[in-house]
Amino acid sequence: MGVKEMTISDIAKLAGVAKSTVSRYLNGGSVSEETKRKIENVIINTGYIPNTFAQSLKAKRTNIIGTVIPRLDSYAAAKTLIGIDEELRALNCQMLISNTSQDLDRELESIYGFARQKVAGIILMATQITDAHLEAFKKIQIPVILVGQLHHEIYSLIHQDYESGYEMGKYVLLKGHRNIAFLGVTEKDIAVGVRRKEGFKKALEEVVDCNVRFHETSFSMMEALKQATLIIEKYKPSIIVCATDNIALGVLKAASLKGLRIPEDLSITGFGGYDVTEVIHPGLTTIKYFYKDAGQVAARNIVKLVNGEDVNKVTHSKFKLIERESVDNRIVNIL
Amino acid sequence: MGVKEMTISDIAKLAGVAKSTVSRYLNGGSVSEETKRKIENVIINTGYIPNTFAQSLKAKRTNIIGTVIPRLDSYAAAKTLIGIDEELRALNCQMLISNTSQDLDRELESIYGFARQKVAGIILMATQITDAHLEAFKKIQIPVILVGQLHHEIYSLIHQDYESGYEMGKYVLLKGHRNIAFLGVTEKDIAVGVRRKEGFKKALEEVVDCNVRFHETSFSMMEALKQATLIIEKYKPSIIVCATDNIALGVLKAASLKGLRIPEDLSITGFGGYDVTEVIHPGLTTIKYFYKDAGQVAARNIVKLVNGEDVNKVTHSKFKLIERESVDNRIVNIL
DNA sequence: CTGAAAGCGCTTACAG
DNA sequence: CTGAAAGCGCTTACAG
Repeated sequence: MGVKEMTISDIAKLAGVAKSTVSRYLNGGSVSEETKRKIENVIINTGYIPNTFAQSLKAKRTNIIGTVIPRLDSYAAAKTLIGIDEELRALNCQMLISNTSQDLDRELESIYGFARQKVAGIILMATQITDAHLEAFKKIQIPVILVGQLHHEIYSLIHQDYESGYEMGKYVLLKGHRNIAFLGVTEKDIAVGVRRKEGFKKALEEVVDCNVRFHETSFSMMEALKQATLIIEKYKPSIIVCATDNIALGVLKAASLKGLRIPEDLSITGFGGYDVTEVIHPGLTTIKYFYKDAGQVAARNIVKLVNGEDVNKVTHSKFKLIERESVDNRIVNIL
Repeated sequence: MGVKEMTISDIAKLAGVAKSTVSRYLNGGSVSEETKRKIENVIINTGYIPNTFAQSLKAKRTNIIGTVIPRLDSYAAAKTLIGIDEELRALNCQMLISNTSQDLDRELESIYGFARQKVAGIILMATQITDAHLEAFKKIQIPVILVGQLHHEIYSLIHQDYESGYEMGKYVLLKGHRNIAFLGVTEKDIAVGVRRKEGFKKALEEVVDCNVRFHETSFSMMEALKQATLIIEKYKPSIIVCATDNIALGVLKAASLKGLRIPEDLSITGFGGYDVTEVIHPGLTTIKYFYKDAGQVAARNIVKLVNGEDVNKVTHSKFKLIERESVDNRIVNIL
């Protein structure tokens, strides 16, 4: 009804008790049945809502977990966020999201901002960890968990980039491909740019007479489309292995525009396991990461850390190769 | 440094001034150059960060805008959120996100939760507005803006669903299609389920001898895939007009699985303008809504409302038909 | 320009 | 079970 905000004093007065009694009622302290009823009534009638700021000011601690993400419109980020949100809700914590639009400075700002808001813990979906990050973590004195990247000084939740890269390499070889292009991303991104590639490379080393070229592009579909066009024209690989599904989507388009049949004329694979890879035609063979699971684990871990419990320094999230129609079996063709 | 949290009193003591002077320094009040320097020094050395709760407790008002969204992993939601976030940041406000996973109860909870946190305003991406919503809005006494749905009692930012539906209808007719299937969603969703369909229907009414059937599905790709398979088998339409791009993606897959060529054997259109519709092959003809713009406008409007400024009860966001390769021109074929 | 004091709305020992 | 009082960290008139 409140033209005016109700305070705990108002409630106390209306119920004919002391403020402390109302507070006790609110926080589940011991209150007699009769008092309880009186207070309850007043609260319902007034629609009283306690002031969170005053509460937190006293309690000296919030149940808010801050999450810093590089982008809002990425499949990986969205799914991870969903996992975090779900788990945090179950654990009775709140999630605060800060989107940095892939701007490193804003990432730092967000971290300090969260500290100012006295969040209990921070989950960071980082692409790179700089010295400035390390300094920030030290300064704020708040538990932090990294998702998607590894750093020995910080708690991390990582995807098995190396291992999945290796598995993809093995798979591609098994299918008989020997003229291979790998379309990756900047090495500044250790997980995607380095580990994923290194795992793949490792698998290929185990075979002779295999021709592989490594190219670099950005995370954008359009850029991948352009790059792929060049690669196809110049090197005519039998397969382009893409470091993300998004890149694979760009390559797919490039191939279609050139009139190439997939997988007969060109095979393509991705990493990620985005929903859309299943619904396009032909379906994209890719590595599926379990982003939502990862988010849930990250949430559980950060809450443990906040509560002073023990957590492994690094937790691995699983992955799975999903075989669909975008890779040609060259072995069969040879027979 | 702080093993212990610094407070404004500590800073005052260390700088040899009064708390109020420090506060004034912090808030840009008048402080002499010398005092300024002293305080500045102490703050830098201690890494002092003001307590937001105490600040808000006094100020009686936050600069936080709460945003309620039905899902995190939807193109429309993500883009809208990006627009809101960007604009809010520019306006010096903070964005708080609450994801409801398409659960109406959680939508209500979120609204009350935001009220408890004393957000200055709320942006709601709703799918339906119930009486419980209306009651909540009345109770909380906080400015609210609806995005994507219209309600005469509330400020709204809407997409031109009817108009774009109409334009799509005209386009489909122009291309010579006369055996049409429309694959829509529940009418509980007024914008997408009703208005978009009604606009489309209206366009078709203006022509005779046109055969159109309306079907209903969910927002899920997989469900659309199943439905489309049935529709194709039973009615053999020359085109399936889908109420969202997501649905269109499912239909596209269904067609591919049946070996139909697009657009020769079956034409398909969507609504939304998701990035992926451009990169798939053939490209999907669709209506593009400007979600990010809409988010920005919503953000601007909610801030105006918070500041007591005037805002139109309903604001329309624009749209654009994007013609790509998924629609066959039947007129040419006839000739 | 500067400081002492009151107060924001709540919680938490401490008595009773 | 209940209440009076102190205090969380800040801001804001009000004097000076």
